[in-house]
Amino acid sequence: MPKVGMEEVRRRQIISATVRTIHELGYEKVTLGRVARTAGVSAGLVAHYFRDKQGLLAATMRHIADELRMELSRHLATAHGPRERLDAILNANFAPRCFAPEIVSAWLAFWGQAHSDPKLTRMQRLLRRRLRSNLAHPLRQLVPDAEARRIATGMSVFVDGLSLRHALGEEGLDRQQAHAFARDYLQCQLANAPERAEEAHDVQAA
Amino acid sequence: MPKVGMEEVRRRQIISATVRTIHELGYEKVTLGRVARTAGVSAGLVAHYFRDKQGLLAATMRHIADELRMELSRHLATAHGPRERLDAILNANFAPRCFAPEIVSAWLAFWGQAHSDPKLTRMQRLLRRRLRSNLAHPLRQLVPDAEARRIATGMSVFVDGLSLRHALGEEGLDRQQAHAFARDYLQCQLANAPERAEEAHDVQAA
Amino acid sequence: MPKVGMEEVRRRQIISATVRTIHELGYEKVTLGRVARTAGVSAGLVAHYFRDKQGLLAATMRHIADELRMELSRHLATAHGPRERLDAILNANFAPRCFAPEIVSAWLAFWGQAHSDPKLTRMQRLLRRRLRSNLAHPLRQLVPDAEARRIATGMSVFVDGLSLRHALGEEGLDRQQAHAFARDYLQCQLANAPERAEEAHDVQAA
Amino acid sequence: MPKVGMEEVRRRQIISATVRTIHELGYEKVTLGRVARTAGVSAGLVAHYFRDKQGLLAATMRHIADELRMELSRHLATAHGPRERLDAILNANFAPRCFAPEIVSAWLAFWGQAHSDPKLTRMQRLLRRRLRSNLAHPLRQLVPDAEARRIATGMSVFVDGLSLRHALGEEGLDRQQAHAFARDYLQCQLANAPERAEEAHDVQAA
DNA sequence: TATGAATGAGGATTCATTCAT
DNA sequence: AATGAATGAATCCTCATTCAT
Repeated sequence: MPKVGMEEVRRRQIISATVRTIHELGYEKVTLGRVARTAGVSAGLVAHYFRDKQGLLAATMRHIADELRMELSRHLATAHGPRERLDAILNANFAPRCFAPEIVSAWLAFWGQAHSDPKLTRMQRLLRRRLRSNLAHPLRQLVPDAEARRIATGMSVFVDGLSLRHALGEEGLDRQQAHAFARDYLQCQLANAPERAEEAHDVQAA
Repeated sequence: MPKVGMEEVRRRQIISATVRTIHELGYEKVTLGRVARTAGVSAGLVAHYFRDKQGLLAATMRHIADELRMELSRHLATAHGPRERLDAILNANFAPRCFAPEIVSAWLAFWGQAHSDPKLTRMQRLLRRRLRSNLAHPLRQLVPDAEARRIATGMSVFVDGLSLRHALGEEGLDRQQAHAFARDYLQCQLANAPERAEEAHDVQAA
Repeated sequence: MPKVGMEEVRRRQIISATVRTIHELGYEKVTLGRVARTAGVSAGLVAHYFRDKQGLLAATMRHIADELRMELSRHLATAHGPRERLDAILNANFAPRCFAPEIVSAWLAFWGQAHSDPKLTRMQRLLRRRLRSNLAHPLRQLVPDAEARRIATGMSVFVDGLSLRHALGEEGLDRQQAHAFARDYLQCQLANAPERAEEAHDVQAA
Repeated sequence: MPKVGMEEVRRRQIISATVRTIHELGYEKVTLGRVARTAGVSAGLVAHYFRDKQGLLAATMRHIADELRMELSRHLATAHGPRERLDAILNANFAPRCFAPEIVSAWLAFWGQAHSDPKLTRMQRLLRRRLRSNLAHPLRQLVPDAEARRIATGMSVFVDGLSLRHALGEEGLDRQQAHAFARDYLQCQLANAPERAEEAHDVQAA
């Protein structure tokens, strides 16, 4: 069976098995052996490709983070104007591939591990920053800067809250409902925020 | 030197050590031995009082849930009218004793374990329901039922999101700022919600 | 079975088993499991008392070093004059308890590990220094300082060489023969060395 | 690109890497993987050429034994008379190529393994015998047979002791100093030994 | 000739748990 | 009430080894 170029295939296989294992048994029950069995390979192979349990988990987190980033690019590609961009960001975060039960379970698990693992901490901080700044940018075209920052933070917190509840299997919070809640938050905040200051007016007036 | 009535003291001691251990090392690193050392007792004693690792963790979760409930009673005791009740609920959830870093770390940890442990699942579902119903009740006096339910859910999701971020040590989200975000959410939602329908008013007026 | 105060007993038991295991199977085959089985305890207990494989090995080396030191004290206690002291040192190093096959096997094993383990390196350097200085002291009363140092070094090297060969099971080098070789080395070196310079004689004569 | 005649090149490469690895990490840390990486080839290749870890180690030991033998031939080629032959033997044993730190480290490592591996035991016994007999032969021309045997054994033990200490990195025992110690041993023993029978009689008769 | 994929066994280590005192 | 001794299971990880290409 040893074919050349299996590495990428195996990595995918094993990472996918890891996500499934986290979802089904919970983070603490994730062992190299179980992941290997789920992936249909030997335990040694997992260590061979990821060196470490930590390495495996880090790679897994990186993978789902990458998926999110790619989804985001895809959605942003066709978005024009601030409102469309904001919607695109939400669409990406609540896309089936990113908001799937398995995936949010994994997020939850990784959140719980952030304290112990500095590498995880760093990755997560980065992701949060990126989401916030992605949101803040179009928001600044609609409302004053301070408001934009505040709303961006609130949005990203709310999105995580929705993920958390989804991961916990809350009834009445399936993907679409969660998405609606997020949209509503944005809508509500924009409705209550003061409009953007003068120059914007001038431009529009011109 | 077998002293009588040590049981309660010991339990408190050990639970407190558990919370600290979760906060400092993360859930997966919690072992009976470490908890025991932190509490200054022998490992055997922990088993003696809590039978089990699961038992210890369950008791710990029950403990912080109880603290929250007591805090809530205290705050609700002096609240009059729907707005005051809503504020009281938020005040309880963001009280220093309930929103402390150690405590939110523990919540996060328990969320992560909910999948594996049905007992935890049940306790958490109960807590969420209680918070939502606590919120829904006064809300119903201010806005139509459907809106009240929606806002209650959104609020409780948002509160969890804020806890999560606080546990992750997000800068710019200390206790007071988190509290402010939650208040703002409520404010914003109420401002945008339709008022409670007329007939109701009429009925009350009558 | 859990009696209080077993610690010392167990440590001895396990260390003795370690020495035997090294002798019978060689250093590389020493595993906690094998040592435990030989000692008649569980593998976990070994870890419990010595924390580590390294810890076990270090403790073992310390043990046999201590034995040597005690043997030396015993022999030196009744020795008067430089020649008697020199003989006492050799008698200690070739005493049945210190030059037993098991023990020299262990020495050989530890020599081989010195490179990898700084702690071992340090202990061994200390032991060598002590032997050399123990020898140099009485030698200085018999021959000039430079000679004394040289002979002390040569002796200690030769003793190690004899241990090495004994450990390798060389025929014609049992304990007594090895001892005789060492005595001969000393004798031969002293016979060929210049006597201690005159003034000393004068002083003593005076 | 299967080139012909690579075999010898590869074997040398790999054996050299093995010696270096033993020296740097210690015998127990020698793994096929590490040796392969040091040699700049794949792990599989090592197995291919040496079949086995044991095989690799045996080949390595054979290699350094061969080097010593060749060095010895070279030095003996130009030696005339017993004293010159004795010096030549020492010169060979302390030649830079044979007494290098890497090499003596390897000797030490192999000594430690002799117990476990009968093949190693046999090879080492052979080497010791050869050295002793090489020494005994010229010695017999200088001193009575019993003395010759004794001195030959003592010399070979002393040489090993010096190697051991050199491998342990003893300060004040570099190659030249070790060599001097060995020469001194020989000198000292010869000075104290009775002369060889026949002529000795004549001398005494005179 | 040479590689890289893959396995499986073995060993260190950690822990929950039990039990006698 | 409390301890400390002791076990055994579980898990991570490392490696020698084999095999297809």
